[in-house]
Parts: sequence; C-alpha cells; structure tokens
Amino acid sequence: MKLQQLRYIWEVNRHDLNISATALRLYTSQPGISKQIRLLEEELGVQIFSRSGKHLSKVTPVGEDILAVAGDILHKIETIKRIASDYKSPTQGSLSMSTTHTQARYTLPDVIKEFAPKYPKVALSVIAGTTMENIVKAANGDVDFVIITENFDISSNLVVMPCFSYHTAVLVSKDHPLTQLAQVSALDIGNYPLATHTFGFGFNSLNTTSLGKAFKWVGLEPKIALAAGNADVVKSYVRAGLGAVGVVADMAYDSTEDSDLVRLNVPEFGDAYPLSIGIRRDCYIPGYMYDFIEGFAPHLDRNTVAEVMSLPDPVAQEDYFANIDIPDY
Amino acid sequence: MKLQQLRYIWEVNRHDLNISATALRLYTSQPGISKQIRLLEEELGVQIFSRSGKHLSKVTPVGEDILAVAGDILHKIETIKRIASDYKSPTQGSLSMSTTHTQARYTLPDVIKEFAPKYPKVALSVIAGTTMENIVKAANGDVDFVIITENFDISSNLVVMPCFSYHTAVLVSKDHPLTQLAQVSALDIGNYPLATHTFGFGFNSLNTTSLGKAFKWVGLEPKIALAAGNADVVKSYVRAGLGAVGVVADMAYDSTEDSDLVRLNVPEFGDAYPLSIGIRRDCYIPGYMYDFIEGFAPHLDRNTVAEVMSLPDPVAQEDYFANIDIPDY
DNA sequence: CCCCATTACGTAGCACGTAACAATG
DNA sequence: CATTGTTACGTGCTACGTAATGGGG
Repeated sequence: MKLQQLRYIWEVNRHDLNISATALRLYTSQPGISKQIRLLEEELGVQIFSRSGKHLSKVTPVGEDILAVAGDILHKIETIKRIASDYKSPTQGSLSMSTTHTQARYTLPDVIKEFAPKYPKVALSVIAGTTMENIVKAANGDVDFVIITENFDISSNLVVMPCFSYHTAVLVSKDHPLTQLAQVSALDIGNYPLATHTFGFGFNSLNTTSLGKAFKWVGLEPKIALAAGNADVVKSYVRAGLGAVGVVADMAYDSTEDSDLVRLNVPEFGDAYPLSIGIRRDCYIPGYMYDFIEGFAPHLDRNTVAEVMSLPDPVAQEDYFANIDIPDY
Repeated sequence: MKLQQLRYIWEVNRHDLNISATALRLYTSQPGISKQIRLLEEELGVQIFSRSGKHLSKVTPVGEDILAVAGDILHKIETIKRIASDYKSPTQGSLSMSTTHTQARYTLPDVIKEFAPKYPKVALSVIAGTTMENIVKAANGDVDFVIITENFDISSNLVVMPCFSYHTAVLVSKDHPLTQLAQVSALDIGNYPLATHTFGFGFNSLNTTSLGKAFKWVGLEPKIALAAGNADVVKSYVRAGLGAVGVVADMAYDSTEDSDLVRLNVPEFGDAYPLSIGIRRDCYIPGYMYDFIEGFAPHLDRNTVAEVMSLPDPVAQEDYFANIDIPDY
C-alpha cells in the first residue's frame, strides 16, 4: 500500500469518479492513476470502485469505508508536514479560513491589519461563503478554521469555540416614517419591505433564526424584499429610499460611515447571536494561528485554545465555555 | 514522504532508538533504515531524533509530535487492510485480546468453545496480564480489545462497555473455624491470613479496591499472606490448610470442582465489580469480533456495539450504559 | 463518434542490500 | 574492540509517461 494510491482513490472520488479529470488536476497521466488504483484493489483483494463498462460507476460499500480512513490518513500526512514546517520556521506557513461575508468585510480586516505585518510570510486567505459551505470546507480540511454565526451543533469533527456575541441592527433611511415613532416594534416593521442578508443557511433559514421567530411571534409573515448574502447590498437597498427596513449584523453598521442611516431599537430583535470559531478536531495549530485567533477573540488565548483542543471529549469541549462570559462585539 | 519512512521512525522509537535492532526485527538492513530516516528528516526539514555521536540519543520535541501522528497513520493503514480483509473473507482474520488471568481461565473458555468451531479460520489469541499492561496493549493497538475488571476511567482512547458484574467469593477449607460461625464478618476474617490475587493494579491496589475499603472500614489492616495474579494459586493456598482465607472473583469458584472449599457469605465483601470490555476508539470491528463480544456479553449485540462505537463522544459512550441493567455473571 | 478506462511498453528514479568506513563507549 | 550509525555503490523493482486498444453512451 502506497500513500499515492490512497491519494489517487481519494482524489478520484472527489472528482466524480473521473480518472481523466483527476489526472489533469494532479498533473499526471490517466494510466498511472488507473493502474495504481487497480494495484491497490488487487493488494487489498477488494474493489473500491465498481465499474460499469469503461466507467467507474460508483464507490462500493467497502470502498466507502476505505475512503473514509484514507481521508484521515492523508489529512494526518499533511499534519506531519505542518508540524515540521511550523517548527522549522514558526512565522511561515499558510492560514486559511472561511466565513460569512459580514465577518470577512467588517470584523476580520482589523484583525488582519494587526496580523499581516507581524507575520509577513504567512499566506493568509479568507473565503466568504454560506454557513453550510463554510462548515463543509472546515470539516474537509480545505480551510484551517471557520468563523461562523448561528449555533451549529452539527455533529461534525469541528471544535467550536465562541468568540463573541453580536446583535442585529435594524436600519432605515433618515427620512423613514419609522424614525418618527418613539418605540418601534416588529409589528411596525411588518408594514415595510424587509431587506436582510441570509443569516447562514439560505433564504428559508429565516424561519429558524431568532429573527424569523421574532416575526412569527408577532404573527407576521415578513415581506422579504431582498435576501442577499451581503450586508452592503442590504444597506444600499435601505439607502435607495424605497421604504425598506434593513436588518444586518451590528458589526456591519458603522455609525460614522453609515451616518445617513438610522439604527432603530426593536426589542423583539434584541437577541444576541453567538459568533464562533470552528476548528477541525485533529488539526495541528501553528503558533501564528493561535495568534490570529487571539487577535480575533482575546479570551481565546493560546492556553485556552490548546486546552480545549486537547480535551478528548466533544461535550467537554462544548461545556468548557458554558460558564464563561462571552463578550459582546 | 513514504509510509515506510513513518514505519521506520515508529519502529526505531519502539526499539529504544536502536536502528540495528530495528533492522533485525524488520528483516531489513541498517543502512536502509538509516537512510530513509535521514531522507524523511531532510524532506521535513527537522530532526526527528537527536544524535550524539553515532547514537540516536533521544527524540526531539518535534519528533514526539510527528511520531504521535505517524502512529495514528500506521494504525489506520492497518485498519484499511482489516476492512478489506474482513469484506473479502468475513470468517477469516485474527482476534486478540488481553485480560486478567481469572477471565482467561474461567469465563473465556466457554466463549471460545462456542466461537472457535464457528470461525476455524480466525486466529485467536488471549493474553493474560495485569490490568495496567492490558490497558496499554489495547490503547497501543497491540490487541483488538481488553477485558478488564475494576472501573478504569483512564482518559485513554478506549471505548468501555460493561459486560456483567461479578462478586468476590470468600473461600476457606472445609475444616476452617470460620465455617462454624452463623455469620462471618470482615472482622472475623482479619484474624486469619488472607490470600487473594492482585485485583488489577498490583499489590498496593488493595487499598483502592472496595475489597480494601471493606477492610479499612472495619478498621483492619489485612494480613496478606499471599498476593498472586492467579486465582488457582489462591485456592491451592486455601487448600493447604494453613487457615488462610481466600478471596477470588466468584467466577473462579466452581461449586463442583471446588467442592472441597466452602464459600462464606461476608456482607462487607458483597460489592459488585463491573467487568468491562475496552476497544480502541478508532478500531475497525470485523463481523466475527462482534460475534465474540456477543458471545461473551449477550447484551452487547452487534447493533449495540456498533452504535456505541459510532458515537463521536466518549461521554455519550459512557453514558450509554448508565441506564442499562448490567447482568450478573 | 467522442469519451474514458485499460493494456502494452520503455525508461528513469529510487529503495534496498552489500561492503567499507567512522566514531563512540 | 565491540557496537552502532553513516557513506559508497551496484542492482532490481516499480512508478510513471507515451502510445495504442477497446467499450459505452
């Protein structure tokens, strides 16, 4: 059994069982991959892929099991490289995260501004995507960690550490009728088109967020005017003067930059949302990564993170923060 | 990076950093191993072993980290082979366990008598050792699972499933003065030499077992006459007619075979001890292994074991059995 | 008829073994 | 001086690339 053989079956599986496409991506030849896969299957005495004619049609049941373990192995191989690289040159390496647009746009730049000059040799990449995509990326090891809003109790291999809480900001234009009210309720908002970004799981998730619940609670079906993955679009829409009410995460509201907007206080929307960081359980954490995390969430210092990561028990990891105050943004 | 390189550093570490000895054991040449290790170190850019002169003197800090991951990888490689082998020929393979002498001698033979004819092609091996040794073997993956008395909440990578409870049997010879008493207490026993096997952690562990506590409770320092790892020796000692009181696990007392001994009822020694099976968390379980486990502990059927093993959370795994009645032996 | 996996075959690289060397206790 | 790790060197294996073959949709 060779590592490359494991790499090949893993990649072929990732590329829709298309050996040719895999070969292109790996800059190698089709016959090479084909042969190595057959050799592996021969050595193990089982078929990993079932062939129909000249196609790999699907993964056999054994293949599923084998692929799962192979994935672990390949990830651990990368881990070894990282360990060595981190020890050799602690200020060098790569750091990738996936997160929502809001964090990428509003909270992360400040952290990066501190981080980047300190670690000029660390290749930093921030990927903005939906919560679902982000979680999958982190779980697959495509990124080092994920910063994510909403509680996700997905039974995955991610260690979740809360960074801070944030609230929603309800925004209207300066001349909006709602600015005349002494106290705005969700009921009042229901009379206007609502512009919000999709909190995580896409459009329908509105029903499951506490924002959605707040609407339900006052017996309203919100008239969504705009649901974008992007707080800036929401704000533009509010600015457009169509009477829209915008709901964004409060970090997306800057009192000076957005001085043409008015932030309303709506008690029903007062819920705090936890913003958390999720790291693959068996991930190796280089020094600069600790530093980045601490820069983002000061209470997640190196010792804390290391301690939580070393807890063998997911529930203990979760409980660790149960009695710790999570700061507001 | 090659798998063999990982195997080499792993084995060299296991063989006290002696490359020559390792080469002998692996049926290969010293220079081969030496070179591959250097190649790996070169590729990673770090030293895994520190050299003093012509010796590998110790493992570097990075080396420790790397070795840990390498061990995982090698174990998973074996797992892949097992998966394939099990799928290819489900009735073939190997099954090894480590346990105490008492289980090996008294409870396991019945299970094996059922199992062996059913799976003639499974190489079965039972290793008797102290509890400590057994746990280490299972955690290292040297054996497939461990059957162990005493509660061990060692934070290891073992999934623990209770099989049944047993009690201690207090044995004396037929002509022993204690047989004249209507009711025997621990206090009475304190007057005689005590013969017992070491429950698990060696001689001193008597203080931590509930057996030891029972003595403490009645204010006695037991006069141990014999502490052996072997219930048969205890019984011989009791038979020797020196007035010794023997304490063994009740499965070691056979009312017909040991009809020359009298079992006393001593309330203070009435505690139930759980007997559990411990399986490495990331272990692959072939069909015949499920079968063996079920033969040993009928309530641990295939579905139950599979379900518990698939729980990602050690605490959940432990709690699984909290509300389930564990049968007596 | 295009796409894709497999077979055939040649080559370059590398893992491994033997032998010689060096250094340590 | 015995033990152990490293260097030197030759060889056999094999992974990989190119070219040709063969099924399917």
